[in-house]
Amino acid sequence: MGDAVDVIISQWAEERPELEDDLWPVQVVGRLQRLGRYLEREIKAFAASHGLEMGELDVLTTLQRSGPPYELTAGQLVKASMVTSGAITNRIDRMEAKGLVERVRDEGDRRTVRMRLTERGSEITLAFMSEHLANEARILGGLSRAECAQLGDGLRKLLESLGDTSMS
Amino acid sequence: MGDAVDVIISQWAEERPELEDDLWPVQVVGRLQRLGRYLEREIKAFAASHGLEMGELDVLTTLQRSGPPYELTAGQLVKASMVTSGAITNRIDRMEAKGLVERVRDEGDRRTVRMRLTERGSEITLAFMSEHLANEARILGGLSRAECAQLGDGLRKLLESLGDTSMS
DNA sequence: GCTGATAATCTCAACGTTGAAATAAAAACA
DNA sequence: TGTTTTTATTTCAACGTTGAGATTATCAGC
Repeated sequence: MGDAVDVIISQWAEERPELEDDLWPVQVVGRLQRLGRYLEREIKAFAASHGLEMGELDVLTTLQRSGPPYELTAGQLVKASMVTSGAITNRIDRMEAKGLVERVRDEGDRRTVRMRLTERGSEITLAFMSEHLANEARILGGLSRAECAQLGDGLRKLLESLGDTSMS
Repeated sequence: MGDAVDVIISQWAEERPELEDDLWPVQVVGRLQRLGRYLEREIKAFAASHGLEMGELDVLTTLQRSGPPYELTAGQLVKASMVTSGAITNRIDRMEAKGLVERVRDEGDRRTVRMRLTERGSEITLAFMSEHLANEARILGGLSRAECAQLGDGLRKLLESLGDTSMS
């Protein structure tokens, strides 16, 4: 008994008793929203301390983990990052100017553009990644490994039920 | 075995085997980020279908659940909503123009401004709330009530460990 | 009462994203 | 082959938030 969402739920139960039986989704959705904002702030600050923007970090890690030749089309990046195509174009514009990625036009299909991680982009990503993971581990410091695994299972089930497959 | 985050983790393990033992935070943090974005999109669309903006919905529900006299200071709204003071000023400006809230200068301390829910704002909020809860219940449809409770407990523990008390 | 420090809100330019329209290329069909 | 539809990316104005600074009011110590 005691995070902000518990307070929110009891406030509603007090103010509108007729809603009490319908408040149960808030314990999950409300907390997911709060955690989402908290994590965004935290990771944004961590990225900024390394001279990176959150969206850039997103693109860098997506390209790096895709493996050789470290290329993805703009469309693949859109699906992977859950933002619109305009945002991806914008990110790539900035990152190309910084020398982190380069655009490579596809020979077979000249509509598609592949975004390729540069040597420099890869170095920065790998240097960043282990610290990034350590930072995430710190954020989860209040939970045991077993609790993390259990929480992860619950979140996975919810994501799966929402149709969050890898690249649909 | 099968949401997008499972794929991300196995991609990293393949591309950078030396990171494998440090990837465990991703199963929680990665999923929280994806769910956060998913929920944001979903709730934003639902709010828009009722002529409301997400930030406005946030202010309306915060004021309503605070109970009579349905007033909070700008500072209290900042803490409750996890956005900056500029965003709150901006939201209240718009909502005041729409007649959803009204600014009331505090008599005792003339620095503070209370944001009061209008009659119209309250009506809209209450009409919206039960549908909003039904929508959240729909989003959680893939989980049983027991699973929701368990997931909620895990999320609460994480929030508490991050210091997310009601109004600190 | 002054004075300096603290607090609450507002202002505003910069930023990244959205969403719809535009462009351009490929595929499907006649 | 020519035409239509679909697909991939880019463009761009509008939008809400951020973050720092400005403003105004209160408080603490003298």
